[in-house]
Amino acid sequence: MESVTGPRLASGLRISVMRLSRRMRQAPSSSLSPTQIATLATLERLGPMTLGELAAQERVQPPSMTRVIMHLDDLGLVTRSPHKTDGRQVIASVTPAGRELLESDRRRRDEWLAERLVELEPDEIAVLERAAVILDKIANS
Amino acid sequence: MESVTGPRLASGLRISVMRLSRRMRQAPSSSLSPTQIATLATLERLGPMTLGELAAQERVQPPSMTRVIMHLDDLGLVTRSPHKTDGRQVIASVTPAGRELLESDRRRRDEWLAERLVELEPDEIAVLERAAVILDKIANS
DNA sequence: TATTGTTATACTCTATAACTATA
DNA sequence: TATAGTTATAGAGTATAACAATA
Repeated sequence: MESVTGPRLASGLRISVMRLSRRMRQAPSSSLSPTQIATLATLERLGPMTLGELAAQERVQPPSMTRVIMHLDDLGLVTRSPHKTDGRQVIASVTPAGRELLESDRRRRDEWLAERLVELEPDEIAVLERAAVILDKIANS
Repeated sequence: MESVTGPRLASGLRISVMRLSRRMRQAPSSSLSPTQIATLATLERLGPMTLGELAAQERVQPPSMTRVIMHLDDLGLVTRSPHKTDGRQVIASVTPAGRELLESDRRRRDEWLAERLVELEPDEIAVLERAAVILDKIANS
């Protein structure tokens, strides 16, 4: 059984999750790109770090991170400061404005999804309540 | 209840879905872009349809779908055929090569997820089976 | 010499606007 | 006139290669 059910579910679930995530990313939010938002969120979550570390975290190449940070800096969402001992390195940090943007962005995305959830039947809600926990378990495994 | 449960589920579900999708995107796959793969999968799942219908399904603009289908056609993964009664419309269909690619692609990309699914209890699998359908419904709403 | 980050350049993906063919 | 699809063109995002500054 597992040899049949496992792969089929994996395929269907993967497509559904990817499709929904694509849709949620399209939902009205800030005007930042996924990488820009993710970079900002990573900086908030893990604290100030060098551009090289950030690039590795977000799995983009260094030149791409240079541009992302340049853009976020232009918008006042991050600051760039020199490394204390190594003059080659640059440390990026989230500004208060950056934190505010992250917060309001999260609020808006939640609203978009919440609007759709109220259209569902109670038993569908129950399924998603349980699914959210399971998906999280999978993502963290 | 709904006024509390709705938003909480929205937030939890959004985070879980986005986190899982980020993990899955890092898995190795074919050289097709997300939209190209999704389009091919949609054609296989729903059967032959016009480019306009496909564009609506994948939520891209018609010119983008024209290019996606042109590319898939060049690769021999889909065919384009004239509509029986309406000379303006074009019907796209998956070729056997397209099905093969989907199959091998899924096999590779689903490995990561499938490995984690077999760790789950049968009732958790059942929840995800249902959740996949509901997530899809939300994504298409 | 090696490393960190930047600049120059090109490619992919997607969009809007203008166009062609058909209804 | 309206609709389906295509072509022309532009913009965003990311990559590789070459370069500058520092270790």
